[in-house]
Amino acid sequence: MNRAKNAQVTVQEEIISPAPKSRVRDRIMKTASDLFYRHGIHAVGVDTIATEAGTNKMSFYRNFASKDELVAEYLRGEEREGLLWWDETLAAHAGNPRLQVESLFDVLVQNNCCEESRGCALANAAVEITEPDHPARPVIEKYKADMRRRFRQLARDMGAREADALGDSLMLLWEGAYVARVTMGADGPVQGAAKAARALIAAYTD
Amino acid sequence: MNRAKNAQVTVQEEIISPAPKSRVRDRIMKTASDLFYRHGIHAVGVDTIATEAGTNKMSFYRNFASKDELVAEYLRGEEREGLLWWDETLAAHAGNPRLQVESLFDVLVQNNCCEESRGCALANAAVEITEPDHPARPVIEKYKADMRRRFRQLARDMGAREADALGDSLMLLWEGAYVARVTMGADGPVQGAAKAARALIAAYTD
DNA sequence: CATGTGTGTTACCGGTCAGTAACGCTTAGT
DNA sequence: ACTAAGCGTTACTGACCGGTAACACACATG
Repeated sequence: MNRAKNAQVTVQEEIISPAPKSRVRDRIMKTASDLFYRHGIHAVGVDTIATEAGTNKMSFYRNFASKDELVAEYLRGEEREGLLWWDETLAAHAGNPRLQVESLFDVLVQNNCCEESRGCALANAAVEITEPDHPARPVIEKYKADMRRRFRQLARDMGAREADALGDSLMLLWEGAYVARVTMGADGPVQGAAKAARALIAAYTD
Repeated sequence: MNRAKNAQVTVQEEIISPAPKSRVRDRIMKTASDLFYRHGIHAVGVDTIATEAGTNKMSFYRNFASKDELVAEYLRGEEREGLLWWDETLAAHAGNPRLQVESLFDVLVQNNCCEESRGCALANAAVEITEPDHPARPVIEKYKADMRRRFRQLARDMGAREADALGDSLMLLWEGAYVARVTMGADGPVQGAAKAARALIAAYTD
């Protein structure tokens, strides 16, 4: 934000304290994440977020430059959370890439076959946000490119015949499972995502 | 719409003329469909639509009860269009269900790997519209349930081992290809959707 | 000629949107 | 005890939202 200010100015006190940040900010982030995910980004206003977080719009704008920046931060949080359970799942089956991917889809199905799920926050944001210069856009692009890269790498680790093709196919299935949760409900085709992944993997390895 | 009105009332003049409808209405529909698809539903206001269609807001509300109704009608149009090229593709390979599905995915890839594509209008609407009583919701649900049913039937026609599982897997892939176009671009994993479908089909038939 | 329908135009309504100014209070650090 | 930061509160701006009232005009039909 103010990173590009005059370098000659003394900025000592700013960089010394890592800023414990305010509790209000955390409450706003938590509330906003919940509302954005449940109702969509365009459907939720900053006033609603602030009030729901037990504060007001003024305190909101003391902590966030704009709503768009809050959205970007929300998606960064979702990315962090997604990578977390991804890495956890991988760690549980280290050295067995095939089982790693299968577990990934098992957890995906498990996470999405509940009433609260509304698919992938990043993908939903990609659908909602059409402005090419929105600060959330690079967050989404980076996350999705990362996911694709990871699937391809896992396919290579599996020793698949056409690793990139398998990786991309799994990526399609991954995205499809999320959006199918939104379009056809928790008891729809999502339920079969893990089985489909296994069939796809088998087709490229056995 | 007014199908359930009192049967004793004379409705002769209504059912006699099939209504040539106005040209303004068509222009609005076409403009709205284009804007909704490109920029999203929430991002486009009725004033913009009317002006862009060469008319004004007043004429808009003479032809549509509300914006929500326009959205529902827009999605009904997209559904009609989707079923059209679906049926065309099936007709081109009648009697060969496997080739029918493969062609379906070929056309899907072809349609989505261009600059103008922004995925499935119905699926995008499902992500954007969270109100459970929105008039567009039943349109989306019906369309997606129909697609799922069709894929399952095609899998049965193929003589697949677990037809419903294959049908649902193809549905996941279908949805995934659309959303992957939005999240990762035209040159991303979408390109491999047809190949993935073939692998999936082979896994359940060969 | 008369009537009705479709359309354009202007002005308006109440509400909500993102974002800001100004002031006062409390609390923590010194 | 003083200061400064964090926070709450109220009131406001200008723009936009979906939707409507009232009036004027063109035209096609009887």
